[in-house]
Amino acid sequence: MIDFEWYRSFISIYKYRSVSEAARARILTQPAMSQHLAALEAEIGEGLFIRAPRKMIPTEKGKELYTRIVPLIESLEAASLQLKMSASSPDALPVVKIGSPVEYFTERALERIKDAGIRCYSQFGIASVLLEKIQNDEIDIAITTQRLQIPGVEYTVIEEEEFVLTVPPSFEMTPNEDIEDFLYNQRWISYGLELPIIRRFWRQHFKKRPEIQPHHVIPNLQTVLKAIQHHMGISLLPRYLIQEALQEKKVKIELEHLAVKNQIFLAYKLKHRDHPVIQKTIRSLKKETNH
DNA sequence: GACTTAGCTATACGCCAGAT
DNA sequence: ATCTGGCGTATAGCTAAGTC
Repeated sequence: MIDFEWYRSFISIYKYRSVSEAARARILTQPAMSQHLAALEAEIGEGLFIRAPRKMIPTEKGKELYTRIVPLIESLEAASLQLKMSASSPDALPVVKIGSPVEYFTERALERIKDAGIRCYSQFGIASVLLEKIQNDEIDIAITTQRLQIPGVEYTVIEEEEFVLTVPPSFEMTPNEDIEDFLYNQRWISYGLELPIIRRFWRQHFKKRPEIQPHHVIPNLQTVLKAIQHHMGISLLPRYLIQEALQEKKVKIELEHLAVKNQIFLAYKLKHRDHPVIQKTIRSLKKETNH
């Protein structure tokens, strides 16, 4: 009797061309995958892959099986997921549970999802916590700046944000001094003790890790901006976040050519990728917004 | 070219939850 | 209480790639 799971394992092996990779993606062990495949091959009575060194090459039979069953399996999975998601409120718009850093959600994500035709149950948190919630199916999609390797979780880049040196309007650069020395002697406000972004900034431009001690640590970028306005120090902030303060001349940008880029990812379970509601949400979060 | 290392799949076997 | 299916651990066997 053919087991539905064998097909899911087969599809995974086909996509990754590797039993081990497929096992990681499905959160199973390699032997389990190997047995699923062996069982399916025995049932069909023909090899589905040629076992090449470090590679599984699909046979003609394997290719044929894949093209035939993939649409069927995916529509089955989509149907059951859809049912699960709409179970609580059959007539309402579908619900997507999104986790995000509060700043990005407020400044960027909100206006992209407003017309997406979904209901959004959101929560805020740092990358490691959100990714754990993805694993436990507590949230469907996480917006994150980190790409931690987790079995069964896929990432897609939605935006490249640019961090610029943001300072109070009265701040003055001394033109002759060495830039690194000058920056070293400033009062830095950091998002975290381990100097995220600032560390990258230093590495990128001065080829070393920063030896600075943050003057203030404030784990919220909007609050960091306020702190700069209050002359509490300087920091690196994403352009989109400081737009308004910039226009109102409450802060200014210095050394604009030294901006550092940072990628924003969407993380979601591989098995949810083909679900229409998830796809719709990903599409809207990727949409360009004009400022 | 010989040897080492690392990575891959297949197999043997034991454990455990669920079915009977 | 016993049986059974499916998973995990350990491991064998193979090969590519790196090192000398």
